[in-house]
Amino acid sequence: MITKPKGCHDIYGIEAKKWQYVNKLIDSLMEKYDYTFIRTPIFESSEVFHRGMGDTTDVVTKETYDFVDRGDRNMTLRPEGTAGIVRSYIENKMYGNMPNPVKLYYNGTMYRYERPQSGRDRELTQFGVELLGSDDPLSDAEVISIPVNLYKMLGLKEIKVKINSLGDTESRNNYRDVLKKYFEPHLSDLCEDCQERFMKNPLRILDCKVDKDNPILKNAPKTLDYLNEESKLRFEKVKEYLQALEVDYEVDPKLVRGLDYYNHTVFEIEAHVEGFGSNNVLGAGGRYNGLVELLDGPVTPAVGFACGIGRLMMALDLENIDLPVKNDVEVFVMAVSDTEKNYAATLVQSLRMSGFRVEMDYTNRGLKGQFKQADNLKAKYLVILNDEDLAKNELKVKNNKTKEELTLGLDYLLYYLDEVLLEDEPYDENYEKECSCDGECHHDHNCQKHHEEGEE
RNA sequence: GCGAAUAUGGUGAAGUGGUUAACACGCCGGAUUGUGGCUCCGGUAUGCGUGGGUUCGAUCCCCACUAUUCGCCCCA
Repeated sequence: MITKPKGCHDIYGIEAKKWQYVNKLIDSLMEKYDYTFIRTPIFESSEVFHRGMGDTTDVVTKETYDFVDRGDRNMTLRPEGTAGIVRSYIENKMYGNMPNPVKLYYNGTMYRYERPQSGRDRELTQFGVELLGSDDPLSDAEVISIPVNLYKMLGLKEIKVKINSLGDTESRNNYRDVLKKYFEPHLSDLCEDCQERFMKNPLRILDCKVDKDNPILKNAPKTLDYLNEESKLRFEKVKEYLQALEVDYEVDPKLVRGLDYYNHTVFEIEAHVEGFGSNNVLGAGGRYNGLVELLDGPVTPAVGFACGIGRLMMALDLENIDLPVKNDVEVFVMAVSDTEKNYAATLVQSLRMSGFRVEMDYTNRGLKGQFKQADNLKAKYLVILNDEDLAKNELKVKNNKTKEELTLGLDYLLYYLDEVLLEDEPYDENYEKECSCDGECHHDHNCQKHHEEGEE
């Protein structure tokens, strides 16, 4: 059997409906924030990511899907969204031909060659936002508020927003030196990974899991103490705006992000539901003034974030949030004989064109089988055709909940359904007709009699 | 890149070195000659991830591989 590539997933059925629901919500939310959707290629010249994300980051050095195309060009499947969008911003001269600031959002798949585990796939879907052309602290705060509001709208409760500031390039470099000097004499007391980090990215030592209780770490100098006045002021402003936007946050001086391009504001939103794996960052981002320049564009301040949809779905699942996805059918048309089926085909089509969600049988089931199928599909109304009725230009409609059935003239069906399905109430799964046993049966349906008696 | 666990039908799973691999759910059909959801009956794996080995004989023992899951690293 051919299997899917490692770390990838097939999303289908009810799961797919949930994804679609979330995607629609994202689209409508972004419309309100006046961000426009941008779709960039799923692969780019490798250079885009090498220059954009930094040659030393793990993501670029050992986690990309690289290939040489038939024209001998070095290509890379995008491991994240920002670099490609900045490339597009520059190439399309958006700084000149779109209203400033340029507000873009994306929602697509990213690729990282990693060992899969809970919350980490090789193909992942990220929704993210880039706001280019504003250095206003309000833009930082607003960008942070977007995923927070999305999560709120979906009903997530167990989330935590952490923010920090790395300061401008000057502050960041200054801090980096201070940190190196501080750690150097203690190097042998740190874990192996930290010794590695000391060379490559000393800031990351701060959020080491192994050494997190090590006093050396606890007493390490804090980013915030090394911000210059301007950066400090800026951070204060961001916090004020966050309060104005009613975003609950906590300042985490140890928060540093992995990608090279961040400066000033950085943030992470963590899931804190019981059962979430160790990769519990739902979304993260920050300011990346300087990246546009780095990719040969004009000096342009920018902020953005990205959040993993897969992780979001995990969080929704663990918080037992039921998304209001339509998982039912409004009308199931039943037909057995050839003439019935023929009429059904026409009828089903016209009902669909009128806007109803309609199903019928395609496997030559008997009437009984069709009733069963209608239940499986959670049909709200059943249209039952039979040759006798059809001869009189009539058909039967049955409310699958109350079991009331009536005979209608063929021409009246549409009006009837229009009337009756006006309120789009979802199929009630818990509704079951009272069964004829005397409370003694062991049926696993939710017999109403049993409910009333307080039984299972 | 490193470490650990797991691998039986559509699903959840039991199980044994040796005749027909439990059970439950699901699905299909029948009892009910076209109005069901209960009940009853019947059907549903050329066979226990793949390839080797041990053995008279392996799904069950050994090895390798692969896949999945979880953790480290890293990251959303």
